[in-house]
Amino acid sequence: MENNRYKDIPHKTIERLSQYRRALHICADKGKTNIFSHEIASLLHITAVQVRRDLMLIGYSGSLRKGYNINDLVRLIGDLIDSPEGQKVAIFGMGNLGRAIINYFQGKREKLTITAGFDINPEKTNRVIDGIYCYPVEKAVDVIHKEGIKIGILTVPGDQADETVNIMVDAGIKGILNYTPTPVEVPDDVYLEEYNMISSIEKVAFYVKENKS
Amino acid sequence: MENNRYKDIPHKTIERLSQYRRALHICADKGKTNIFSHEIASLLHITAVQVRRDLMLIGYSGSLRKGYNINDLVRLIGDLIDSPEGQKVAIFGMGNLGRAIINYFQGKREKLTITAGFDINPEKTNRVIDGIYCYPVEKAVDVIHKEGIKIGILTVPGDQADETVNIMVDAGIKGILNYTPTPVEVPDDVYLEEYNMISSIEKVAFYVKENKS
DNA sequence: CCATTTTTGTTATTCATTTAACAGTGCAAA
DNA sequence: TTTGCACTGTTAAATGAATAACAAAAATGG
Repeated sequence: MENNRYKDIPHKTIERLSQYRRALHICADKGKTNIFSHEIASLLHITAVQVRRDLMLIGYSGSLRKGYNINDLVRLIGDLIDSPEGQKVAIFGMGNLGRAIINYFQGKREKLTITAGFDINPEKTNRVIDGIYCYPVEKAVDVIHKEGIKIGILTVPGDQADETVNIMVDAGIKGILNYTPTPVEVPDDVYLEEYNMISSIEKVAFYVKENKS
Repeated sequence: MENNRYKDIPHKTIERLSQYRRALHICADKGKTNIFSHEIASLLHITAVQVRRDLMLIGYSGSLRKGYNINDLVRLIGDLIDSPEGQKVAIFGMGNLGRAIINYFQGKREKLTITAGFDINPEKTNRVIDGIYCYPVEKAVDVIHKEGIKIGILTVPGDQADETVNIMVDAGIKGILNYTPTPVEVPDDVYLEEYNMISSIEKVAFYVKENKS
């Protein structure tokens, strides 16, 4: 019945596929045409079994003697994780973090483009920052509707997280990546991914401390 | 034999404890003295069972009728995840991302301070940026040794990740948080946490696309 | 032509984490 | 008193993810 045959692929596999693709692009640029599972594994510092298992899940078969064809694999990963018509992304909060993401990301992915930025600071709004036009948040609903943006990245200060998420949801955003230290809530039909940078630092600090003893 | 009684606490619990503490601080500032597991849960948008289970793991008992004492709990979490003598952190790469982390983080944690920044860009080095002194990377080994820095955050461009990690490890860094799109390798005695922002965005995009159909 | 090597694809197992189930406790109201 | 309620703390089950184990295939070298 369901035609979304990929629903049961583990979240972690999806993340790794994105990383495989990046590594494969680099290999292809070097003129490589084929690659073994253990080569991919060593690029990402994971195990070859995990690579093969991930590729099994997406139904790609390599050649027994030559490994995987890089171009085919890149294409297949694209078929799986990209949307053929492309997807637009908006950044909420054009501070350092928002701009860092723009610089890391923009232009690297054919099917995923950062299309708009939003901020409340009048010094930032109504002009282009790092190649992205920055609107005042009041325009968010309009712009997001008109552009058909479905993905939003939240990089505002923690105390503005909740109100900004409400705006995003109202405007029709269906996937949010929250980099704010404040956990937020969204309706069931909105996919939410939270990443708390402060917790990550504290976690590293904890394991450093523990190893020492 | 082992006196590190906390070695078997799940990684995910450590992350949440850091988040509990943040939420508890906010509650304490509002004058609250006690809190129930379901209140903490709703602040973080998780379940009350999970909160109770985490607190059980660190051996804290609340009162049946009044819930948990906020001050006691904050103190206990601190005893667990903080290092009593404090820990110093260095940022490698003082671009937008490095500065975003400084601004999110600095001054928020008593026992964890960002002490130095490093960069290769001469326009950034040998001066204070966002309150942190930025050294040229050549000075890294010296400074890290002298300051006793054990934790490093990697925010350089992807193509400089490997060489920078080597410098960090040589200098004596024992915990690395890698925000670069490039996976890196470290010796066994160095704790490594990788976070790939690009994968996260692609993951959100994937689940948005899938939900649509 | 057969044994050896190398690699893939898949199933089984183990490990980690979350969720569920429920016993125990103390207060409050009848 | 005692019944009900709203909690906590803990054990048990379910889910999710990584790792291990191994069969099958194809090239290579004797």
